[in-house]
Amino acid sequence: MSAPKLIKPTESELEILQILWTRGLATVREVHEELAKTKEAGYTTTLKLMQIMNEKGIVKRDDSMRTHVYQAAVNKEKTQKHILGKMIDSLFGGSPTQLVIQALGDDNHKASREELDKIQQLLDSLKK
Amino acid sequence: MSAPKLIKPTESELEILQILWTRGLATVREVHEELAKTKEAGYTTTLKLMQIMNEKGIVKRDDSMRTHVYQAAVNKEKTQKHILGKMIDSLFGGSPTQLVIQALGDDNHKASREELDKIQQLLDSLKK
DNA sequence: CTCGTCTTACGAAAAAGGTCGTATATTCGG
DNA sequence: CCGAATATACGACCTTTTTCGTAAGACGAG
Repeated sequence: MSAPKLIKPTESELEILQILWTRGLATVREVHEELAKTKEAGYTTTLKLMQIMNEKGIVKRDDSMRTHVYQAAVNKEKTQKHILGKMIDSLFGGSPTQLVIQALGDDNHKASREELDKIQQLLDSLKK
Repeated sequence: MSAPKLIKPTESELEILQILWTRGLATVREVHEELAKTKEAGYTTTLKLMQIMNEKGIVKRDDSMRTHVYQAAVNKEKTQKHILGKMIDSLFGGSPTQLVIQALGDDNHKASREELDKIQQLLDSLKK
């Protein structure tokens, strides 16, 4: 098996993954520009981070060109679930419900009507 | 205002907070015993951790006795929300709905019927 | 070709988190 | 009063994460 190892990306790595998940393919420069919108950091810092992620197997890269092209090597949903699971255990005593309640009650991230409906659907299917 | 500083407890600190939130008051020994059930670590390690948390203001302690008595100094729900908010931004592109969906779909933490009903209630009230 | 620009590679160091050994003080049983 | 047990304080150390400075190679304009 190619061992889809359970990886625990760090905060910084998560920021980069986020960008890669959205864009699919990206160069270090592109990731860095995107990152720079929110954060203050040198170019080589981003580079190094991505090099390390490559060594860890969190991202893949095509280095056949002078300018390497990166992409995420870990599945988005799997990673989200994995981290969420940890959080449920460490912060919500193992109860996903508590987490859901807190999340829905977050005033800084209001859920729209459509989103509520989407959750309703999921809820209905779970109830059966 | 008493400045409810935005604190970001570490993993280990969260484990300890979890215990303090449940017990209310606890000594280092008690926390350590509880921790030992899951984890392998020396007593002084736990002690040190709690001392640091005290310095950071994450916990309070009564040291009028030889054996100090600790309690959480940060609100449970606030802390949960704060961390969740960060996660929503960093991992779910700002959409709490995505987080909720992933959480409810977590096979390792099945929600019971009652819990689903509870979520339903919350959902109903949000819909209005 | 030559110079500035861009890119990767590397190494070092700062920062953060966690782990313990050891010292010292207090308490208590005998 | 003495010694074992138990508590806190403190400091050292190790690992992981993050940040950069610097070097060296490739490219393109002129």
